[in-house]
This record gives sequence, structure tokens and C-alpha cells, in this order.
Amino acid sequence: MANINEVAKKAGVSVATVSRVLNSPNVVTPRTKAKVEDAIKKLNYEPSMLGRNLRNSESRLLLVLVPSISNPFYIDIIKGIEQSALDQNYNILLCETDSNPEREEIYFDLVRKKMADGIISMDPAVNIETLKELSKQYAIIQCSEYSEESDIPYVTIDNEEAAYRAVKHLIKLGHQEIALFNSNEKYLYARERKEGYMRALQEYGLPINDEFIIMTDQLNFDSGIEATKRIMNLKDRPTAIFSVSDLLAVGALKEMNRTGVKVPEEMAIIGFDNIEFSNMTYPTLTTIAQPMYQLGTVAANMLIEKVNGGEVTNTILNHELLIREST
Amino acid sequence: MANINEVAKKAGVSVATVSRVLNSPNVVTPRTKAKVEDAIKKLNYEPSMLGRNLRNSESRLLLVLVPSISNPFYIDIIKGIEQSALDQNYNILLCETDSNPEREEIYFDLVRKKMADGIISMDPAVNIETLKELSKQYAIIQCSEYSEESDIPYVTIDNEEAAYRAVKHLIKLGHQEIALFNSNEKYLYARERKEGYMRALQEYGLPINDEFIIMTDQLNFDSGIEATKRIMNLKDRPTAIFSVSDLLAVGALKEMNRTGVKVPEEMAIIGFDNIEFSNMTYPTLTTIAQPMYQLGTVAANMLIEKVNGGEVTNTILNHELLIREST
DNA sequence: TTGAAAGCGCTAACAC
DNA sequence: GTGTTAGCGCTTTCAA
Repeated sequence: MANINEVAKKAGVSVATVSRVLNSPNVVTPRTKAKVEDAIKKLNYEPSMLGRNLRNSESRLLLVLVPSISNPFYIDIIKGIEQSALDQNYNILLCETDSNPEREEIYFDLVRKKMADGIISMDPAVNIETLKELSKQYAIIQCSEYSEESDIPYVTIDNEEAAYRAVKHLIKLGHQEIALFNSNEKYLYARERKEGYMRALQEYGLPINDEFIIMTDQLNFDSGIEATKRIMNLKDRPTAIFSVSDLLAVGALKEMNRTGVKVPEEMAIIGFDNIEFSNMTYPTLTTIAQPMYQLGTVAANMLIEKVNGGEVTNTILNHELLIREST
Repeated sequence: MANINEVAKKAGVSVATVSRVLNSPNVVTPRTKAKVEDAIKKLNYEPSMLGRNLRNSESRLLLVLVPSISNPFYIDIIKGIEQSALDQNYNILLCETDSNPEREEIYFDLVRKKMADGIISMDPAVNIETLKELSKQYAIIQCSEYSEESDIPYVTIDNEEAAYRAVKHLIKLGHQEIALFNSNEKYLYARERKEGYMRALQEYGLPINDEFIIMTDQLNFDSGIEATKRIMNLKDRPTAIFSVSDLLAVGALKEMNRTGVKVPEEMAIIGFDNIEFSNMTYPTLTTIAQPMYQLGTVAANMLIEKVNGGEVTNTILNHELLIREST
């Protein structure tokens, strides 16, 4: 528990020199350096980041805001963020908002109180007004979900195009009646994916049936089951489902298995996200793969750049259609 | 970006008074309090945790060490930790070691450098020697996995008993040939669960067949598939599988589905952990539910107690057998 | 190349 | 009830 003073005394130098050995070793003579390093070792000295951070007015902590860590979609993104952060001597504060505004405020307070140097927001339900306000003073990046008119830099994929390709894939397979399991359209990605869905149908002259468009409140397994029940109760059933989330699609798959509907023969299903689990289901799930790890590394790099006063440009990453057993 | 000095000046009081308004509002007169609060508002002042933390020699950050956030087993534990931490004004630094000793060292350095006040370790592969060394100086709690002779407090479940009950359940269903998908026995939980497995077999006079005991290196989906292939290639096949991890069991399920083996009629499967996904599979998975959220809250409370100099006792929480469709 | 000293923003002991 | 002041551990400017 020695501090820099004790090290300085033991080595017979000033604290400034100890600090130099730690931070710019090349400006001190090898001889002094050796003395200091010796003292450090003998005293088992570990520099305190509390002192350093106060002096440098930084925390070297990055806030990562996710709606829920239960959603595997975020896992690889987080891994990417963490790797980039570590590479640049930052650490991440992973914050789960649970779409709870109070929690969100607690986390926002961390940056106001200088406990975090910046924010990567991935929460579609984030209070965008507060975020905009904060972005005037602090470094903020939006990852995956973003608000167009916020002026806050973002990294994402082309959701409209991805949805378009997914639906086109179903149409080419011969499907004409295609359901859409969508999220609440207050979210940008939901609107964009719906547009892609409609563009594909229109391009092939297929009618848009409103009964086939199900809006779910949550992107989870149970919502997928429920949405499936609703379309299976229609007298005119679709033959394929495009779901904007793998979790929803897994629910659909489960309901098909339960009721004995054969996938993909009687019902084709396509998901979105390529969560790890989508390859473990029976049958495996066709899905849109987002470059999640890369979304994470890019977001982290952008944020760190911004924290250091740099300028940053919006980025659109590529996606990919993974054709597996469910279509 | 005002600091405490500016607030004091604006309010016409000393910095000490400002600090008091912030930390023990009841010791200042309502009049001064009002003046200070007014100044705070006008200046948009936010107290800096950097200054406060240095002064208090604390970071109010708790390090949470997990092998991988991909394993859903840890998700609810983390949620529990986070809730308890927030309730007591702490935040968590979620650290994924990926069983990489270098990463682990980076994270350990965080506590050595005072960036974290303590550690909750859930990594079975943690370097226990380093952990023991650190525990002399810093607050550490082991959660779920622990080392018996480390003297580091832990919270966990009775793994032997849980495994015993799982296997007994299979035996009562009439199974006599039961495979064990286990983890590497260098881990305590693996040894304990194997003991429970053997105790159940012995109690019912069933022979122990070494061919039925598969050791997997990783607790993941692919290992589950591989283990299943191995037992299905035996000329004398078991009729049931007890897997020490749901992820492994999900792999087994998938392989059964692929090869057309009916679950549970031709092969019963039981998992361990009750990860969210175990209820989404086809068929749903019988499993041992650990009280994960509670493991998290208890671990966090123990750690905070220890950080504050308190004494803490080891805790064993209850588990539960969840019988679903796979048995 | 090195040292002295100021100061990052805060809390708390002490004095009044 | 409030103010003065020292100091938490560090970095960096300035001077030597």
C-alpha cells in the first residue's frame, strides 16, 4: 500500500522522477530508472488510478448502455467493445437499463459525475432528449439503434436493405404470403425493416396483407409464441414468417414444433441477428447476420476517438443472409 | 463543469458547507442549504466522483470476473449482483476472462491500482494462487465455483446433492443406463456433481459404466453434440443423459433431433442451470434450477460487507429440480 | 536530467 | 452551524 512519496524517498529521488519512470521512462537516466524500479519492487508499489485519474480529469471508463443482457444479440457487440477498450487502456461499465428510466438516470449520472468518459448507447428505448443534451458536453456514440436527427454519431447496418433481402429470399423460394413479426414502430430499426419488407413485396407485385403484420412489444421468446398463435388462427394463413429478431423466430419455431407444423415445408421462418442460439435450434434458423463484434469494435474506437477530442463519421457495416434449415 | 469552489463562492459559503449540503444535509441550517442548492442549480454543478473517490480512497466499483458472458448461466447472477450493487451505490465492472490469464491479470490490476474495491470471482479457471494472494489485501468473494482450501468466502449450491437428485429422478423413471456429461474434473463442481451421480447409482445398486462418463473440455453446444455422438456410437447405449450444463444438454437434444431419436421416449435428457433457453428448446429441458439471481445478490452483499471491513460467512443456497418434457 | 511546488475536486478534523 | 485547512496520490510546469 505504498504511495509515490515512499517510493521517491526510498529511491532517493523526487516524486516527479518516480512519475516519469512510470509514464515516460525514456526521459530519465538508466541509473535513476533502475533505482526507482528497485524501490517500486521492494515496496510492492502499485500506482493508484484514483490519484492519476483525478489529476488527469479522466476515468478511463466507458459506459455501455444496453436494454438487457438477456438478449444474446448484444453479447458479441459487448465483446467487441471490450476488446477495443482494453487495447486502448479503457474499461467498460456495462449498464443494463431494463427500459427503466430511473436506472438510465443512475447511469447517466455516472458520466455527469466524471465516473465515465463517454457512452455507447444501444438502447432503442433510450431517452433521446437526455442523450442529445448530454452529447453537448460528453462523448456519445450510438451503436446499432440510433436517432437520425440527433446529430450523435452512430454505427449500424442497413436495416432496410437487410429486411429486403430476407423477404426476397422467401419470395424466390416461392412464398407469396409472408408474415412480418415486427417490433414497435416507434423504433427506427422497426420502421426500416418494415420498409424493406414492403419494398420486396411490391417489387414482386405481391399484396400487403395487414393481418400478416404483427407488432410485438418485446423481442423475446414468449412474444414469438404469441405472434405465431395469432397468425395460425387466421383463416388465410401465411406460408412464411420474417421475424425482425431471432428470439421471436425461436418462439415461432417452438410453437411450430409444438403444434406439429413442419418447418420449412409448411412454414418457412427467417430471423434476424444470428444470435449464437439460432444455430442450435431444430431446425436451425435462417437469419440475417449482423457483424456484431465489429459493430462493437467500431463503436468503441469511435467513442475513444471522440473522448480524445477527435472527429468521427457515421458508419454503416455490411450484413449477410445466412441460409440454414428453416427456409 | 463547475467545481465545488465555484459553488461555494456563488453561495457565499465555504466549500466545507457545500460538501455538507451534499453529504449530510441535516447538519446545515435550512437557509444555508437553500443558498447552496440554489448555487448548485444555477451553475449546473455535478460533484466529481474522481475527487471524492480519491479523498475517500475508494472507487465504488466492484469487479465481476466471469469466464464468458456467452454462457447464459451467468446472466441472472450478474443481474442480481448489479441490483445489489446499485442499491448500495456501487457499480460493477464486468470482466470476461475468456480463460485467458493475461486478461485476468489486466483485471486483477484494476483492484491493485485501486480502480475496484473488491472482486466477485465466478471463473472456475481462475488462477487460485493469485486470488489467494490478493485476498490477503483486498475483499474477494467466490460465487458458484470456489476453492475449498482458499479461505476466501463463497456462496454456492450443494452440487453433489443436486446431481444426486437429478440422477435419482431418472432412476425413478426406470432408467438403468445413465450417461454423465461432465466437465473437466479439475473443477470442484465437476467432481461434486460426479459424486452425486455415483451416489444415486450406488444407492439403487446400478453399475457404474465408465464408457457412459464423458468429459468435455468446454461447456458449450458443440461439446454437447460431440459427447452425444460418442455415446450413440457405443454398442451398449444408455437410455438417459445427465448433463452438468444446459448448454451441453441443448447440444444433445439437437443431435437427437437430427438423428431422429425421440426425446424422452428413446433418450431422456436432464440438464443443469435452468438457463433461459432451456425452456425454449423442443422438447423443453428438465433441469436443475440454481437460484442464480439470489446467488448474485448474496455475493454482492457479502462483498460489500467485506469491503466495509465486516465479517462474512459462507452460504449454500437451495436448488430445485424442474421436471419438463425431456424426461 | 531532475526537483520543487502547484493543483486536480473533494472530505473531515479542528477551531470557533 | 460554519470556516479554515490539510491532504488523498498523482502529473506537470517551471526552474535549475
